[in-house]
Amino acid sequence: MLQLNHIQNNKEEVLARLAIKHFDGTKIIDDIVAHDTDRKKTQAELDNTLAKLNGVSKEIGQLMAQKKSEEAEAKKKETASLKEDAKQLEEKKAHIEKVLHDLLVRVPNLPHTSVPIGRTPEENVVVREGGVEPKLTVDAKPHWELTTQYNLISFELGNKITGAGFPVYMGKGAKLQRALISFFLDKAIAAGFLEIQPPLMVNADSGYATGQLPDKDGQMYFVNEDGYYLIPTAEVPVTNIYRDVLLKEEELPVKMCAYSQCFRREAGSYGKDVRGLNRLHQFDKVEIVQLEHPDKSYATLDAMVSHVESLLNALGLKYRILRLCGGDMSFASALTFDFEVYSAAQKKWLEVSSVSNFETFQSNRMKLRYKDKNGKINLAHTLNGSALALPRIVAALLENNQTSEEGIRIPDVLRPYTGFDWIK
RNA sequence: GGAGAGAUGGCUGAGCGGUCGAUAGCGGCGGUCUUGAAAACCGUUGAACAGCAAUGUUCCAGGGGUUCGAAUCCCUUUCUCUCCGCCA
Repeated sequence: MLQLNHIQNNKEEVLARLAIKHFDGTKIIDDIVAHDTDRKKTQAELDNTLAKLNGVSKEIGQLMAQKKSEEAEAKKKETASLKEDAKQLEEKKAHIEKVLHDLLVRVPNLPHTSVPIGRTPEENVVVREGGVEPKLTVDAKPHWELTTQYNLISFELGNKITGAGFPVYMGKGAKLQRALISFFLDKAIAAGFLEIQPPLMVNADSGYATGQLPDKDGQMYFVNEDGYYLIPTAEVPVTNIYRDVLLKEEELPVKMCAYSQCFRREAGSYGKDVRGLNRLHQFDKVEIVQLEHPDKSYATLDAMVSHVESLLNALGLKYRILRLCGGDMSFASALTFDFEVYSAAQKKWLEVSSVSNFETFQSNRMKLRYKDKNGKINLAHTLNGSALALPRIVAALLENNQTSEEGIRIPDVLRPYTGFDWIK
């Protein structure tokens, strides 16, 4: 959520920046400014009315203490119209605030100045590439054939038990999942992140705080009975640990990591893009989250990118890092780097991580603040990134490490976790 | 699930219809003293909104009500604790 003062003072700049995200804010920003002005005016009127009311009440109290009950009774009559005024102003203010909030919550975050102009994923800018493309034999198979051949994952069983996009992992397939989760968590912990095991369902307040609501309402699974949402990412519960928290400056940065299952409805997708592990409704992910001082958040973003990069290097995957263009960025992000790994058998890039700085967009929604050395209270910056999402990593590992004779090779760094070197 | 008790500032804990945004202790910050530190002593110390400021308004778990006036009374929701029951 953008800060009202910033919108009021920098209207033209806000509109220009929103345009980079291909969001036409002309009408909504005007609306917001008008409502905010109205809000202030109404608040002032209400304050004045209440001040008068408080004054009279105090006088009555003093008169009572002096046993001048007749005068006190006379004063009581004065309050009637003031109370009526206050009530109406109260209602007016509540209404304006609700409208204002509903407007504000629909405006995306402003993109950072370094965000490339562009509308589609093709216009994202490649920052750098790493790793080596494997040389596969001509009979190399896509992962959805390998998972069947080696009995690692059953998409059919998941379909039977639940529906499409809910695979069943078995044997070495299941063990590989656990190995990757442990490996990613251990790396994050070694990098100073505190491990968190969060709830997998959150309430609406949490959804609003990190920006999934109202923007992504309908993309999340919703539990009617209790009004809970299944989390689309651990970012939501983990960041919300600090909702309504006032930190001391020296407590920053706060570094947390979490493994969780993630649930996404992703309605409307189809075709070979969603084949096999390419897109699922339930998947595993290790997420890293940081709360940071505004002066340091972009350096921290770089450090998080480096962390993710080190994971891909350790796994020996060919990857590239993209700076997302305005049109491809998420609602809440100010700057996002995506990581893609190259799937040699599918001959395509698969997104495996998204690392973002949200600046004050989330912290403003969730009142996450810190008190600086001078006692001034400021909003903290929030950042997060996948480190990493499992399914496409598994897809790339299976495809890129397959051999015709010996089976599928497990990367060295995972072997202590899997307990086996090959899938045969 | 049954019975009872409770929720107050960073923490502990008073206040139970009027001048209470709230006594006190601890903690924090500043100072005196000290070569330095501790102790002692003095001062200071919640948040939001509007305003250049003075100041005003709001907040004593959340929501609603009674009253001229609510931290204090009533209703309600949530949560916590104690005892009993059940349970991976």
